[in-house]
Amino acid sequence: MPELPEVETVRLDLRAVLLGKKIKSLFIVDFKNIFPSLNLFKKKLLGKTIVDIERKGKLLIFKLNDLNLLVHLKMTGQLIYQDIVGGHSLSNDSREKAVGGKLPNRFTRAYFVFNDDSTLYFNDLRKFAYLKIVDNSELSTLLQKNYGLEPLSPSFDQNYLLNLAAKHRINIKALLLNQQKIAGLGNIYVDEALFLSRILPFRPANSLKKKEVSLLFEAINEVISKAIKNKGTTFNTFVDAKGKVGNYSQYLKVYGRPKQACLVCKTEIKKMKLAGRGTHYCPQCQR
DNA sequence: GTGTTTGTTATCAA
DNA sequence: CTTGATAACAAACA
Repeated sequence: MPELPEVETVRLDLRAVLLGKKIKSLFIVDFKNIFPSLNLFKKKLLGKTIVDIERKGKLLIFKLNDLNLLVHLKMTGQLIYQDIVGGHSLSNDSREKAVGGKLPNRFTRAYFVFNDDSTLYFNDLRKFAYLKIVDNSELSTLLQKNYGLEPLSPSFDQNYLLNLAAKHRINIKALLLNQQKIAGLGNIYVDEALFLSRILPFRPANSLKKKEVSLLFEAINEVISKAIKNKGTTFNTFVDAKGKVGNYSQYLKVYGRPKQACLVCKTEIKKMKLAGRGTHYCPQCQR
């Protein structure tokens, strides 16, 4: 599940290898979430050069001079770059796993071949991801409308979080997951940040004391920056642009540890459904 | 066959 | 209009 740190990992990896490269050809395999139509998509992209790669929250933005290729990986999307072309024949091996192995594999939905024959594979086990081309004005409208502040940006400060929390009675977890308020947090890092700040995920946001919001702010920054340093968390299918797993999993305190002993107080970690998501917390440490 | 997984949006209720 | 709550989507796996 790529959240901000995972998408940032992919962005940095791809930025190091793709800038200045021209799209020579592209292939779409059994994938519908492409905008505009498949024909227009190809027509607009062929021959274009990757000028830069940006990110907003969990959205990747490939800058191609006058237009932008947006890639949202959703839950199981991957972008994997290879210098050497894999032959472009889809593997029929149904045992091929979503992580590791040869490319393309049975989850490869599209691939881009560049002028030097290097290739970018887009894999997506569950086909939730999307590829979309927009011009600059569409992009700014879309970013304005759907994305709030980046956790590590200067404008995201304690005051912003304090005001935000005070305005909503929704549970704090759901608020943190709202991309229009804060862009980039997902299920894993919200559970982790709430554990670090010792706040129960189902607390109404406006019930948090100033001190708690302050701790939460610090926890968000710590979790996100440390996860970026570790190239993200691989729980199921996430890999970086080189096909490698992330290393943050070893630091997870509550996510994926239901019924196990809390690493701080040995109390059993609880799991519940909140905001429609699996939610992990320590009933002793978090209040 | 069933439940579980989550990012995002649509939809509905208040 | 705003806010919040929930279902739906998709596909694979245990």
